[in-house]
Amino acid sequence: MGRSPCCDENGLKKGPWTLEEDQKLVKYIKENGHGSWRALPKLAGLNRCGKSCRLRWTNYLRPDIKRGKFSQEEEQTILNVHSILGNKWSAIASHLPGRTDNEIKNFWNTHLRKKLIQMGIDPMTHRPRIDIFSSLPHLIALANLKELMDQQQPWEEAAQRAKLQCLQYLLQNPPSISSPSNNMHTTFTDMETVDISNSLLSSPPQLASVQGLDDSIPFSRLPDLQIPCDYRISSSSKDDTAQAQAQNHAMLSQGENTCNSTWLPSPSAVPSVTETLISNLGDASCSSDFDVAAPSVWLDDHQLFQDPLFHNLL
DNA sequence: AATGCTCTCAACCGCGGGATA
DNA sequence: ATATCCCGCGGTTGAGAGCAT
Repeated sequence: MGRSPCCDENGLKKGPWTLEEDQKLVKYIKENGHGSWRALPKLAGLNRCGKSCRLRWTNYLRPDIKRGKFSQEEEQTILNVHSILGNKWSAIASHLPGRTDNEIKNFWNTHLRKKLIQMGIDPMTHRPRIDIFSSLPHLIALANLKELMDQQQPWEEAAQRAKLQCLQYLLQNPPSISSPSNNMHTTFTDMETVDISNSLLSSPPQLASVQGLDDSIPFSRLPDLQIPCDYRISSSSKDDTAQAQAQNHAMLSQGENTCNSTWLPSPSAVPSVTETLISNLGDASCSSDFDVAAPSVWLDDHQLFQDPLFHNLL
């Protein structure tokens, strides 16, 4: 494969453009079009390589470039398209007239990416993260919950309701699971998670005192638990990300908003919780291998409460 | 006021791929 | 079929602005 000679080898200028250079470039392109970028610098009287000229024009001097802050709509468009395409900046830019791929890339890296991380969302997969830091608030809530449970009085129907809501919370807010490569955190986190999760399954919680639990959801709606069998949340490799994005794409095309899905923690990390739930909540075929796109599981109230195994779970 | 740190974003770099000789 | 040219893309860098101490 041939390669264009590097600017350095020809003694061409690099670095920031001067006003004079900008004017020369704009004048030439307005009069002649850019034509061959390789030939342009010489014709325009610029001591730059064609690549540098092209970049300067497309990212800065082009007359149709829209400058200024990104609007809410633009931000939303970037998020939506990125969740489908990933870091395909030029493709994303085609959805935002007047914005360049470089500008969008910068905006993503400096603003949106951080914003998603702060929200506990993996910026590559657009799914909830399950590393220790993003899930810390949930762990703390669960730890408080366990403490409260130790003081619990004998419980009846109300307690059952509370427990169901707690399970719902667990399912919607997966406990922290670090990646295998992050061994320093993995041991403590997983053990702690299993411990807390198991506790929840063996004694009733007192939800009124626990922050973060959604008490507004009626007890009867609990069976609306949706359980996609994709356990990988944060990506540890490029392939993971690509596959998750492909899956996101597929789900989006089916009209599903993956960000609102309910995710289970990895069965290998929290076996007692997930295995019990899976075995009790129907025929979901679960796998730690996320390329298995199993159908979601929907159970109605009757089905759930007729199931003696689910009562055992309580 | 001086210094150090963080953030932003224009610009560069290396690579892949299509077109062409 | 192969080599070369050229373009465009995504990742990365670094200068400078802004902010904190």
